[in-house]
Amino acid sequence: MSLEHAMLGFLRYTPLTGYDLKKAFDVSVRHFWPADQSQIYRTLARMAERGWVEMEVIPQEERPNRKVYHITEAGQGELRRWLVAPLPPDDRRLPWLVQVFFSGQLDDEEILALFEREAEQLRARLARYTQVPQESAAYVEQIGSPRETFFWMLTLEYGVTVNRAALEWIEEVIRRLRRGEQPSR
Amino acid sequence: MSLEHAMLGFLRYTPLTGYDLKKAFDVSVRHFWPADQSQIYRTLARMAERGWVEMEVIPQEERPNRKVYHITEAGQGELRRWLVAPLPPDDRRLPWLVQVFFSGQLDDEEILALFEREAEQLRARLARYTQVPQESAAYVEQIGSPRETFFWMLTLEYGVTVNRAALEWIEEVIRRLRRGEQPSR
DNA sequence: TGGTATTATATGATTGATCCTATATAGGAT
DNA sequence: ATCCTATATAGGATCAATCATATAATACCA
Repeated sequence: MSLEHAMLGFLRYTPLTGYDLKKAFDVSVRHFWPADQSQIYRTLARMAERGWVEMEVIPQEERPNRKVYHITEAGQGELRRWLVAPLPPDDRRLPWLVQVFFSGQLDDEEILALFEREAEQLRARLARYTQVPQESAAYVEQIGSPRETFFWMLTLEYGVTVNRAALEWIEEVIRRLRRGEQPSR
Repeated sequence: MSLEHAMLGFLRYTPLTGYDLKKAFDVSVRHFWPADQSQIYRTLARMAERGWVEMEVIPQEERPNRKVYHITEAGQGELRRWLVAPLPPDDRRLPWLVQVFFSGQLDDEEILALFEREAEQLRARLARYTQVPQESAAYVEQIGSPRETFFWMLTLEYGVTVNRAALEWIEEVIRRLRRGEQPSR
């Protein structure tokens, strides 16, 4: 499971609390692996049981105590193992393609709207991606590793490349639909 | 949820049993919406409760009875509603990008292997896609609607376009890594 | 004779994820 | 005076999906 391993990945840089981890996710991997707060805490507990992380309570007086987790030897081993392991073939569920698949039942205008909506989504996503560098700048600086940063930026490049290709295809399909390429009902 | 709506989509063409539905999924939408057999049966029961489908038992002597489901008016309404409804923004979990994100911790050769593995996966997927038309030919003929077929083929085009773009990007990254573009540890 | 595939449905257990809510304090904004 | 945000953790309920397993008869192949 990638959540656990992404968490190990962050903990390898420095010990963190559940709260810190949530913030790290939200300025970085959230675009391809969002993490729910409650799930992070539950997963930390499970990882501690397995001996991948260890917890240290830092008492605070004005806030709930901080539970700082640090990665163990076993955790580092598990992270490495997973990073070099082949993944099970991606299962990509794309509800939008389900809509396209059955859209022959709709009117031509409704179909056009379906594609235009998706094009809008993709444009919005691409626009968000352009802001990622600013959003994560503080974190990038904090880690301060050009090598890490290089690979972080590759994930962004991937997102831009793939989503742009999807958008261009959709725009082309919209032109084809306008030309009336689809057989009528 | 797309499973329900994909099932309604198939039932709109013709009444089917759970077993038939599984086969329909496996020659068509499985590439972007795989369906587990046991989930199909459970979901059919739920849909019947909601009045989206109705069941008719066809007794058989040599096999378990067939439970043929047909779509109701309510089911057709629900399908239409969903087809024209905006979807919640895609949440795409890409474990492979999690690997890339943290791959700075690996050696250069290990990283290269990571990308080459993914390139292989994509090539395999693209090769599978070229066989989809043959696999689904029987089903296409059975439904016999050029309009439906047009949109079915669009989902395939999408898969080819997007995966090809991903593959080309990865191949380019491999060349960059070979040139030593990544900062060293 | 044994093994596998096909037709057909179904339940139990578990997992990963989401949503909602709760607790507690402090500071800043309206 | 009230509301929102930030810090910090955590449990309950629910959902979609997966895996394993069960039943039952037939047919085909080695």
